[in-house]
Amino acid sequence: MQRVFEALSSPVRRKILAYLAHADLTAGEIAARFEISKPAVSQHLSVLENAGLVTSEKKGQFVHYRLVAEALANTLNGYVQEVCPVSRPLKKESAALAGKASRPTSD
Amino acid sequence: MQRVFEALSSPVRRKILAYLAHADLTAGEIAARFEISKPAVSQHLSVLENAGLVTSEKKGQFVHYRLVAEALANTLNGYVQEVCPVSRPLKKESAALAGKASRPTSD
DNA sequence: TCGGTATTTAAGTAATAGCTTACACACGCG
DNA sequence: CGCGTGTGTAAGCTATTACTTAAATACCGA
Repeated sequence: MQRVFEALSSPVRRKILAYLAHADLTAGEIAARFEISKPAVSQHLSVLENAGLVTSEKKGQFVHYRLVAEALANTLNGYVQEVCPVSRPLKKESAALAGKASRPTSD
Repeated sequence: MQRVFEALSSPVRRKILAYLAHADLTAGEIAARFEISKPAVSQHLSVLENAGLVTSEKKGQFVHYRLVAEALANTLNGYVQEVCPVSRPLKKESAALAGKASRPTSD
């Protein structure tokens, strides 16, 4: 959970997730969408992967990155339910959606 | 939105929110729950307040802090819906819950 | 095998975040 | 008024983060 929130604190990383929400992309395709250097993007991708928000698969020379939407939804929804009494009514639905995704670890 | 995620990236600040989820507390009561100095806690509270996640009200010498649950739920639910196709079915319910809370600004 | 492309690792630097102590301010009460 | 308490501000230190360039690794195709 710490790693997830840490990962989400960067605008660049949130933008990467937004791109991956539409389609899987290679490291190079992602880097091309930013003005910063490729190694910088690669480091951001590592942070996202360590947080469990994306996964990577090497295909030949290319590394394809994919969003792990369940991890994101599970962690954020879980946190909101934990802190906000207001959202408790949604608990059941959200849990159902989280489905087979792994539970977020405690702080 | 940036400020919200930035605020949530700190374990101390998330813990503060957790305390405030149960009851309103004064700055001193919050500080007493941590081992760090009072000024440090005060700075964390400023970050949370700037993010719109808490509000403060001065009563005599004391400053009472209160969680703004709608802001937290609204921002996080909104972000999840934006990035995770999986959670789109919940959109309507979440929007209803968000209710009168202000919309999160774009990145 | 050689050369080019895709990606990551390494090393170094600059900006930022979080902490501490010391101080300042505001309030309530004797 | 003057003192103690609650809180926030200021200044300074340290550690971490985000970036850069240069180099290493891995793969494909001629």
